Amino acid sequence: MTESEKGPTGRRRGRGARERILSASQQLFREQGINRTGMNELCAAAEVSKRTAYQHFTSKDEIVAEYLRRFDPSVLSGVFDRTDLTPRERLLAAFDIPPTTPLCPYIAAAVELHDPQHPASQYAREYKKAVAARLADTAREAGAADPEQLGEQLALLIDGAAARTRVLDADAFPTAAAIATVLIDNAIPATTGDDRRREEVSS
Amino acid sequence: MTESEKGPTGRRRGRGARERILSASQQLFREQGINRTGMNELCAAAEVSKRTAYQHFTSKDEIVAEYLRRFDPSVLSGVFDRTDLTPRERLLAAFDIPPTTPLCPYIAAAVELHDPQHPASQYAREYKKAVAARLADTAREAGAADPEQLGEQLALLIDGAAARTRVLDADAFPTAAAIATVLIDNAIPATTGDDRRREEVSS
DNA sequence: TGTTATGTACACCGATCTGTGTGCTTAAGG
DNA sequence: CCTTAAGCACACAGATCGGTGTACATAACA
Repeated sequence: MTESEKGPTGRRRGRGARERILSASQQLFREQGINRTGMNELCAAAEVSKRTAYQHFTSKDEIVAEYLRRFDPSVLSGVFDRTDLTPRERLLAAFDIPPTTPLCPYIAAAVELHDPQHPASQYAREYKKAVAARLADTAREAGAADPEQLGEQLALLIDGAAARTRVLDADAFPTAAAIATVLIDNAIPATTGDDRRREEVSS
Repeated sequence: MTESEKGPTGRRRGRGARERILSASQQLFREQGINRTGMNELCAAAEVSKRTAYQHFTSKDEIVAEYLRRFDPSVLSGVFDRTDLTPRERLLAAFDIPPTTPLCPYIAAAVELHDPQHPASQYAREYKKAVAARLADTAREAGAADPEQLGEQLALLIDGAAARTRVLDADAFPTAAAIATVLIDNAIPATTGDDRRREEVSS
């Protein structure tokens, strides 16, 4: 017990204030939205005094940007590293994220902040491009005719499923997965180097 | 000149206050977002006193709901009535809305209001369902094997294009249209009753 | 023991927001 | 002319927001 517990009365010393703030923001910003979560509420949830919060971050905007950067896209990033799946299966696995979040936080941030110049909006843009790029890489690996195009198409399907899930309050990812299957089958001619079913070319 | 001009000094009498408020909301809510547009600003743009505004609407939420209801989806609704196009062409024409709005206002409202019970959120849900239904009708008309599914898929593509356009700040509708083409070609077997190319079944 | 970070508790500032209260002005209709 | 409806200008209430100032408490280190 070097430190890391907390003083008998005040001043908690576990994981530092930064971590608790960002951790609380993960929950509150996603549950209630960014604009509807005030700093008082955020600090209370993080069990951190507001004064301390503003010694770690210069503004709420900075917290928002860092919140997006720290958002763990474990589902997506994990998909691309699964060596137990064929490239084709990896592309499809990106749609197996049923009960995750009310809405992709990158889209939500872009809409809520409403300023393309906001650091968080810029990061959202970068992230979305990165996802499309990784999808394109995997598509190339799977032998797609036009990997860039397929990557962009699959990325659009993911965003469409996220947006539609939010508006309709019903899971739209199965529909997106169905479209993805069609696109992948169409873009990867059975002749090309996908790992299985290389001989049974048609039907 | 019965009325409809305006008094020499005060009190404008053209189209009534309601119309001007809703008209201004169309511009401001879409350009700046709902939450970032205050009632003072809205009333100033509508050239209506705030007092008058609150005699026509009980709250801003009511204005928001009515704004969504009055939003003219001329592009989409117009598409379905174009008898000069084949059903198949009508399905594709739904993606020819390049330089319209920064983001589908229905998605934006659902995200900004962040309350599925809000009247505007409920209407957004209804509208999105209605669009999918009309797409399904058209798909059925075009002879699709599973019209409901194709309608839902195309609706997802539209939402995906809208969301992605907003986040990336680049038009994603061409990509969506490309996917739509594939889906439609896949769902409507050339043997079925599409109006042209009925004989040249393959190649 | 004393110093220095680090944190807390809490009041507070200024801005902005939705919504009202009040008194005045104008147009329409008899 | 007088009444009634509609609107305007403007101040203001009450709440919330992001962010600060201040005084005090604790832990680590010298």
